[in-house]
Amino acid sequence: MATSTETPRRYHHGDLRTALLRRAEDVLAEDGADALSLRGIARDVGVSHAAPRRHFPDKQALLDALAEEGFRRLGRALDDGAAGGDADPRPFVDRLVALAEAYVGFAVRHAALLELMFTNKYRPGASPALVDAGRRAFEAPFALMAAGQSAGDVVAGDVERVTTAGWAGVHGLAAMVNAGLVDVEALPELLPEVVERLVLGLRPRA
Amino acid sequence: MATSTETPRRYHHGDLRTALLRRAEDVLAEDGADALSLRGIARDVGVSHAAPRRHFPDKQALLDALAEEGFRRLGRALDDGAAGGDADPRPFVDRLVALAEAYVGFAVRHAALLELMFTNKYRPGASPALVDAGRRAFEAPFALMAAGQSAGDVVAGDVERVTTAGWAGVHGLAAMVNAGLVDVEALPELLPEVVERLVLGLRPRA
DNA sequence: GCCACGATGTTGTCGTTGACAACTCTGTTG
DNA sequence: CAACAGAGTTGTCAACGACAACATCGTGGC
Repeated sequence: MATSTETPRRYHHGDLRTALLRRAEDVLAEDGADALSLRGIARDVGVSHAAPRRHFPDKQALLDALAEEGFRRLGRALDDGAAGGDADPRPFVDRLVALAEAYVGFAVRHAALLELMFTNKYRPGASPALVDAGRRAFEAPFALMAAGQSAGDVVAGDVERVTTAGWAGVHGLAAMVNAGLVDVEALPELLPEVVERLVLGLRPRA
Repeated sequence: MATSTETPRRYHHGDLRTALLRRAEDVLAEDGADALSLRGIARDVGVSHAAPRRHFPDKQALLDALAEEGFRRLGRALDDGAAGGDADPRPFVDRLVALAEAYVGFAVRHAALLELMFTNKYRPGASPALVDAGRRAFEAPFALMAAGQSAGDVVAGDVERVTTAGWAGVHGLAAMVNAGLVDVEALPELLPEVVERLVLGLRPRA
């Protein structure tokens, strides 16, 4: 498995760092974080057990790199879900549903990765790059909520607090799915309901 | 650390299983799940490295036992938060706030344990006892939501679905706190807001 | 042209861990 | 009081992460 394109084994791999990350991500997705060993992915990639050390000083560094890449991809997924940004013509609810779908979809497709992302981002001593990637990933939800406030769809107040209060439902749904508390099959029905009730709750008092 | 009450070392420990669980829980709370090793807790408890095997066939069995005990305690915490059950005289919102506080409080006090609980409960092949403990733990939220429906505070419909949609916000808030996305300091202000908006969202259409 | 040096991989080793086997201690039961 | 079963012990193995010392490659300065 994951035998790299069988170039006849040059001494220098060419792009070992990337190959390691790719294989690590596969292992993560297939067998979970506990099954991820540096020696294992080194074997899979066809390289000696100490080779990864040149690219990742320790295992944590590789996990951080995985998490950082994950946040960048999550950010792109959310940006795509947000589509046109403030110019998006759809009504607020639909835009939030799209964003929530993007988020929960990512969570379902990359369950183990998402867990790793969150357990490593705010670990004391996380690299600035990782923390920054995590911050950027969530720009779309904040922007959408701010737009919702401007348009009068969302109660006024500190954007950070309102977004957090609102996003908790989406994050919670994703977490519950990944924990097995919610069946993936139920999502198409449940997600719009969660978002709808969320929007009702966020509406300014009439 | 955790030198058991210095009985002069009998050959038979007396209640090794309990001692191991206690020490394991301390390690979990202090240093996280990754720092938890069977040999380590055996050392701490003053017993040989293979002794735990008599009580837990493998590491997973100990983790399962920890999770199961955690669910029982979470269940008690939620039951306490729900107080009088259907006879509780407080208005629906206040009862839900109390329940949410109990949940988030547990999550904050036992962050690592809660994570372990969720990552182990629905793992394929989890013991029936563990799954059952997990199910029982959440009886109070379901009961409260059902009561809310009877009283007309909550929109009608499948209790399971409505509860899930509603509880997602609470679970998400807890998850965000444990992930570091939300500062614990902000909770006293944020939690009632989340619950309030949740209740607004769950109200039957007027 | 070439060679010296730095980047990249390799082999070898250490301490720790989880799992397992074989042995020993102990107190209860018949 | 002897046998037995439950509870703990020592010993061992393979895998892992970390580290050190060594090997190989390719590129830039001369």
